[in-house]
Amino acid sequence: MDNVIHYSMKHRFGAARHGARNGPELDATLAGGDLVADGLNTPKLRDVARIAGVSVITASRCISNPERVSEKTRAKVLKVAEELGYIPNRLASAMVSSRSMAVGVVLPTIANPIHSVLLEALAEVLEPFGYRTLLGTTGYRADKEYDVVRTLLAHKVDAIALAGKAQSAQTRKLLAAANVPVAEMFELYDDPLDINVGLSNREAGAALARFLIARGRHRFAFVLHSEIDDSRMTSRYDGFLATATDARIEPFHDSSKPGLLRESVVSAILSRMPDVDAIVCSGHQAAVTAICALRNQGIAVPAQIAVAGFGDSPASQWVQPALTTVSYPMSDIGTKSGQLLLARLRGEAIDNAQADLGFQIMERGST
Amino acid sequence: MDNVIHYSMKHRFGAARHGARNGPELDATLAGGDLVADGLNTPKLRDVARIAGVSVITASRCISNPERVSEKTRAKVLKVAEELGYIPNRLASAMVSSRSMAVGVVLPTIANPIHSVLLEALAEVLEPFGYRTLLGTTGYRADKEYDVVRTLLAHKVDAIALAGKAQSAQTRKLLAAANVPVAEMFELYDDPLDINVGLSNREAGAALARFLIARGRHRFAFVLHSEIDDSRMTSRYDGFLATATDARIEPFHDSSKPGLLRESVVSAILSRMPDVDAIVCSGHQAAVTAICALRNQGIAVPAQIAVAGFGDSPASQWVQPALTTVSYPMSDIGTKSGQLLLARLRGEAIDNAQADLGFQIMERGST
DNA sequence: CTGTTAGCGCGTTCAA
DNA sequence: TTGAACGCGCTAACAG
Repeated sequence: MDNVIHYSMKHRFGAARHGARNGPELDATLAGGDLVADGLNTPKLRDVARIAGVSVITASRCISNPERVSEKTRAKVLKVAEELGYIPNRLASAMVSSRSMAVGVVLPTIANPIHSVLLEALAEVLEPFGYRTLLGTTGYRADKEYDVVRTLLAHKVDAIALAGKAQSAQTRKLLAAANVPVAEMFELYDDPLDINVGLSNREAGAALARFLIARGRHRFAFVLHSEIDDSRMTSRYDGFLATATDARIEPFHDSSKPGLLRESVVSAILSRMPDVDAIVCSGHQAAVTAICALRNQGIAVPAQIAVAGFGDSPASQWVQPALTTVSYPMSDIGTKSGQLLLARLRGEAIDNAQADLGFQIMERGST
Repeated sequence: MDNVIHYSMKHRFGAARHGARNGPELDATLAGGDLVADGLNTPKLRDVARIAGVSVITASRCISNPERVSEKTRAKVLKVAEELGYIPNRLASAMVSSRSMAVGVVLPTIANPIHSVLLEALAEVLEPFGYRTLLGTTGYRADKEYDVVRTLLAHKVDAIALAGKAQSAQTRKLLAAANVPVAEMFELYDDPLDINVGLSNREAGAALARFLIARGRHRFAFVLHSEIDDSRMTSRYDGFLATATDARIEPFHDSSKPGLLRESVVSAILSRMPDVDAIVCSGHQAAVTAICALRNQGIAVPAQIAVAGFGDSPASQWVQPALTTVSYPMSDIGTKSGQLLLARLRGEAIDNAQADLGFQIMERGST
């Protein structure tokens, strides 16, 4: 148990402030020549144009197509825009140009470092081209997935990237009808909707089975997470099962917060399978917590029981012994997916919409 | 060193597919009575209205203000909308109503669990009220902060929540002019822009100093991160310094990837300060890696050197010995900030725009 | 190189 | 309870 010491300053009282939006209309007459924006309204392009003495469309071009305007007017317009603190309204430009310059990203959760790495890599590729990412999280639930995709489409995203596949038929239909490029990331599928970048979790499961068997293990407890609906998890298990045919494999289901592992599951393993010589966790953080739980029970890792997991993060090296894991190239997956989506968005041909980026087994102390 | 074993399946070749957007216009005549949407164009509200035999505005009301429409027409319109797979265009509705139903969230990074927890809590409060969160990350850089806020404003977010304060005067000016509710989260400030929910990192530093001194430590190495611009970090240091006046405190600067800690910094501490009896890290993950580094060098924690950090996560319990940290109520901060922002968005009065949610010292094995 | 016209899809503001 | 007109802010398409 943690020894907790609680601190809190007294509440400080701040003045209540109101953010009144949409004050009185800007006077639309051409009367005012002032360079200062109206206090309550953000300046529009027409204000910039009026003050700079050009038409609205010319002002627009100075910002979006600078090369199609004379250097002189461009300088003048940009100066006025700067002075007014003009910020283009992306909603308006998206409406008329049918390009929102936003890409929707659907993740189960961002609490898992695997997904945050994926998102950051994807965003890094897209941002230089002016695309923003719009995040939606599903909590591993297929019904929420539908809502999230729908909402993203309502915001007129130009493309959608999903970690995992679009699970429900409903969602797949939505995406097909939406007529936007789609990238399914992380796992490889036989029937991708469009772009598909990742690796075979089934192969990963098989590889880990071979790896452990080669090290003399043959009585496996395989921990799955029962409360999440994740095909990647079951693929790993299937691959493991299909490969370790001569070994004894027992599945155990955890139902704690996704990613972690209840200590009781470890107890269940030890009592139901006293001669277990390896624990394999479908989740990464679950494997880390398994090591801690075994340590707490005084069981030698890996001497008595080996532990391995899928997915890698710095935490693998924090536990003792360090965790052997199947490491996924999440950053590369994000980058590659972003590149393929950009190609689609530019209308370029793609000769290979599916890419296998493989995986690595990081052999560490726990095996 | 890790022993790495690399696997990759052969690339599988998928057919190239094109997502052609904006095909030929929907036939605007009233001729077609078909209930099936045109293959290439997403149905608009006017399509729903036409097929249901009502005006556009009535169709609109069936979706946004169901109670202002007769039950019969509502049922009819909703049925048609469902059949067509109609998805409202949020961009259009945002334009005309000046409410985008989106809240911008500015974080240094989502790789740090502290921030992902904050985001998830915030989103959970806002979503039931129809608000989406639009994420922007700054990488702890003030110049990027300005760009991110500007972009969010360009997307007409209805409110903005920032982890930390708006650092640059430029950004603060932008936010003040934007006339939207703003929440500065995590740290408490004397001059918040508007809503401010968090705790005093200065107090947290002071409390940790008192805590360690009470346990007999008095020669401190305080690790700061030199490549990030984070006032929370320096506040902790200031508070520590101001409290441990009788102790010896030496600052050490790390320049690795934010969050982690280079092993060389630990070596530097040991050589420059051989009698050090406690290492305090401004970052959470840095403290975890410090424990690992000391372990690798065969130094007893906490017997010889104690270690403590700011910010908590499951990883604190994964290292051995478990890490003593100052734990922040990030989830509560997100929840409270969301509630206050909702009040502002509804135009309700707020009698206390600043809230101190305190912190806890989690005493574990490392001290 | 610059301007005019038209309209993106929807909700507000009126009137019926 | 329903509808007509209008405009949100901006850019595509054409004209000058």
